[in-house]
Amino acid sequence: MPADAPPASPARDQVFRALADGSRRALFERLCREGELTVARLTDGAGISQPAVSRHLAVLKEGGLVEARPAGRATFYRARADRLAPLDDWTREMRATWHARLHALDDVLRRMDN
Amino acid sequence: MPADAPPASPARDQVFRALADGSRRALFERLCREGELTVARLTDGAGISQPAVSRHLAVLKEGGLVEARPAGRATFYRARADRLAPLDDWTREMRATWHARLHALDDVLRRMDN
DNA sequence: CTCATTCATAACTGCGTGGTTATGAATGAG
DNA sequence: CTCATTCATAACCACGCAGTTATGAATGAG
Repeated sequence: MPADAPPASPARDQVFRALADGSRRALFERLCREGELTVARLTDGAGISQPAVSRHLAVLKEGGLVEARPAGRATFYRARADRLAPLDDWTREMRATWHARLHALDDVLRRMDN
Repeated sequence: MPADAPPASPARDQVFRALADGSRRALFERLCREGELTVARLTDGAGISQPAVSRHLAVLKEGGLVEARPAGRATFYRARADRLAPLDDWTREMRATWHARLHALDDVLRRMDN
């Protein structure tokens, strides 16, 4: 019998969704590499407008992947790479069940009768 | 100086995109747990129409996360959980640079002058 | 006080995409 | 041979979303 399916947590959904976009991943990468950066600084490197950057950062923040630190008229953003855990957990679980299945007996039996 | 940004491989893009959708992840999960399944079988469990399932499987296949094995009028799909590697690689790299940054001296200096 | 800078939000646009139904090709069953 | 099943594809629709420009609030500089 197959194990229960995982609850499909909304937290995981948000993380996957946040990282689905390349521009968002690029922003996250820069924050991981260069530490805290203001929106203006991030906008310089990215090839998109400042409002686009702001909205991407908002999505990342909703996913918990980024934190904002307002300082005067500037706002510094920093990455929270530790919040990538849901992603790791999911892949680990997928690989685990998949690998278990590869060695399972009934899988062999299932293959035998096409 | 910051390390070079990764090349943003299209392969990684496809994997992230494929897993961005919840229905797609659910299909992949079932294939990991239950092994090879036909489209009809997959359609039963999912809450969506058969064409929708077929197209999701096509996206997963483009990302290399799934393989098709035609058998008569049926087509069996199986997961390739090992193809989740690009995802792991990326998260590992992000965490690595992020963690390195947390311990870097100039990060501390940067924080000192807001 | 005045002006420039920084950022977020609103309003809009175009496109990608996830869903549907309809259809047809391929194939096994009877 | 005929009919049912399985699947993929086409055509269509609605919505979400990534991008833009415009705008305004907040704040530091002079």
